[in-house]
Amino acid sequence: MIETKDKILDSAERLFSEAGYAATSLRHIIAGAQVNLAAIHYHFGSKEGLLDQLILRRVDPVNRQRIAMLDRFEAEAGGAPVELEKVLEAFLAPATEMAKHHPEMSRLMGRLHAEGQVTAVFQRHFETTKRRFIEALRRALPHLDEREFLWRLHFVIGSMAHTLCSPPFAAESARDSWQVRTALLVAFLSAGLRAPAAAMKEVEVAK
Amino acid sequence: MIETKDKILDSAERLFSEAGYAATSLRHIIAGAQVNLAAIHYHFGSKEGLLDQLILRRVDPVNRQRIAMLDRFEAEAGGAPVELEKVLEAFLAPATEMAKHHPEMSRLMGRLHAEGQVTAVFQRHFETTKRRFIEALRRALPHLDEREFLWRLHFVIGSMAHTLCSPPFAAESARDSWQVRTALLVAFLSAGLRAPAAAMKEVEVAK
DNA sequence: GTCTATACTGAGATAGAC
DNA sequence: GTCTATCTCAGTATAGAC
Repeated sequence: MIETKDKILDSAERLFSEAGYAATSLRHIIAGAQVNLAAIHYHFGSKEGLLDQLILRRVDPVNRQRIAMLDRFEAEAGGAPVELEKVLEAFLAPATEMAKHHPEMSRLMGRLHAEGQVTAVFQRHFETTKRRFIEALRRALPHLDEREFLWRLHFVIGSMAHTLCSPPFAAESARDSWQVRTALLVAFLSAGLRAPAAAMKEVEVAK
Repeated sequence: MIETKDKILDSAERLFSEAGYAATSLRHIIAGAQVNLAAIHYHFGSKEGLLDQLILRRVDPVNRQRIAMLDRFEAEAGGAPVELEKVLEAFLAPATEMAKHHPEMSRLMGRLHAEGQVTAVFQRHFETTKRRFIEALRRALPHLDEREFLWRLHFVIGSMAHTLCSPPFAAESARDSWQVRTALLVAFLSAGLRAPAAAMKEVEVAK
């Protein structure tokens, strides 16, 4: 049956998001999907292959929206650099939109990120998005030299991943909507990115 | 023998940092330590108990240094709030110092963070440090209401964890010393934290 | 092409002898 | 304290039924 594949995906998505990737056995998944154990390996090759397709069907639409939004902003700017806040919003808004409509998937992404199961598949399908947004940010931040720019990018990624994937620091923050979170994050990140270059001439190499 | 425990800890630290927590079996560890499999369960109770003590012997000294440094800054300020940059430095400097002298441990912390194996033991031994630094930051940032303050804290934690635990975004950044990374991170975070309050009156609740 | 039944290897954990 | 033997359960591989 063609629906065997979907039954497996649905069961896996639910169980992974509830208990985490490592803690969910393939035998749990087949019990929920009412299929045979070997069907997973037939359709997906391995547990990791199953996870791969699970992530893909949620992440790909988000990345397409991100690029479409950036395309639109760049068209509006007509050759000039897109404003920093808009670049950040183009990256964050599609993700928060997904988080709003698929909260269980947001939880899953958080768990996967926490379990380090996300990097491999991300590397494979994130390249275009990554390149486009780095270019846009670079144009929006001409006051930084390349070294400082790359580090600030690193800092930004940390904040974004933590905000999109981890439960809020304080319990009361959980009541704030994704729109609010995004607005507060954009305010924070844009101020950090716009800060004057630290301009350290030091070229010391880590021992 | 009393040294059985240490042999296990040393072997585990090396293997965990090389291959990760999940990918390292207890049988790998005992092969490296030249001890019996059951000795791990006798001394540590479980694989997670072993990890717990492994983290502890590295994290506790860092947290003690952090608090000592904050104590010193607060004494110098004599009742006034400690300057934001100094609070951030008191938190980051001991960790980067550890990273400088125990790069393999830094790699291990990164792997553990990526594998989500770090939260449980951290919750248990991080309380005092957390409380002290939140208080100091709150006093350094009187312009933020509680809600925005908590979110910015969340953003800061994401950047810090990512910077301390993940390999740099760009290959060439790996050559920058821990002092440079810390200075750049402090500049970025303090600018973000000092940004005017976004002051959103919206009280929408996430659906 | 799809799916099932079953077996294989290696994991963490444990009981009890020494 | 330490070690042997064993248990249960994981992910994986394969042979063969439809």
